[in-house]
Amino acid sequence: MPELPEVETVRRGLQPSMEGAKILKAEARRKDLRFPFQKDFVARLEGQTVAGLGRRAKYLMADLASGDVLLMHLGMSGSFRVLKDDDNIAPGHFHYERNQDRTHDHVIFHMSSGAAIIFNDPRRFGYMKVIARNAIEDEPLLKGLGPEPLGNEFDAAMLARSCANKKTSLKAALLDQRVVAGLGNIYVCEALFRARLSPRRLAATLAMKKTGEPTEHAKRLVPAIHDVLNQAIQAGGSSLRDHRQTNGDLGYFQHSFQVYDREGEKCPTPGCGGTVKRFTQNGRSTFWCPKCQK
DNA sequence: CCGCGGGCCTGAGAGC
DNA sequence: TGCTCTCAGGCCCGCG
Repeated sequence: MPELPEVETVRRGLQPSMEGAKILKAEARRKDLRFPFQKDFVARLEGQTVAGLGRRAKYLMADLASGDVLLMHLGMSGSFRVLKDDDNIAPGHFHYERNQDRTHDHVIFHMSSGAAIIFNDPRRFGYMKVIARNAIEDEPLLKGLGPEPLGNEFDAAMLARSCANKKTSLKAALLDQRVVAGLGNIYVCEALFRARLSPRRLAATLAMKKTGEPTEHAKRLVPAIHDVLNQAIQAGGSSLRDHRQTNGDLGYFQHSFQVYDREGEKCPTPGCGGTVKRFTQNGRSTFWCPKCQK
């Protein structure tokens, strides 16, 4: 599911009930998600105050008073729900939301703020891991992540440089978290459309040959990425299947998709007259307008 | 080192 | 109704 805008939406939703609150009880309701939970997973969380909740790429990172950091990844179908009144969901009593299937509620944090924070993930591609903050540089999950697309260091020059020697398509390069960290299939398609760049174009064409300076294309792509991510965050992310804000509301950026999931529709560019097409690149669907994306 | 395809899971929807 | 097939916001791993 979630790309940067969805993860950021979740972070903002969790923040009020997590930051400054203590984890009174942590429940891991099965032995694994994508990976087995660490043996001391629960022990390292219970009793800890959450000093801050941050985000790096598609990871949520809760800073604990102990000096540990809780890393959380939503995979494809992970979501968090905040229930304000913990009384209804005392351990062993799963009647807290009538008529809802709680089969995939895998982790629950009972917070001193009175909130219960529930992680639900049907496909279990998500995962959680507690690491020491002072070892964060060595964490394999985070090592090699490229720049934050909304951060200062991500600009046309940097994008051009990291694409310069790539042998792959621009679409695949933007999905590569080492190039830029946080984009996924939706926002790559949308950003390429907005920049009028073909997903099939070689990534290396974003840099001038020899000098490696950014082309006009690279200069167009960076603001396109900024815009689509910022607008999606504003809209609470995109809800296609699983994504929900932490209060249960849907995100609504899916209504603003120009090409993603719009195969066969008319290209939204005024005067273009093209049709949105779909094809497969590296095993993922690409949506684009061949007429105005070059 | 790099790029690609397979695999990890469940569930929704289409077609028969 | 139900079966089978495809597809889905991600990413690790092993292969060539």
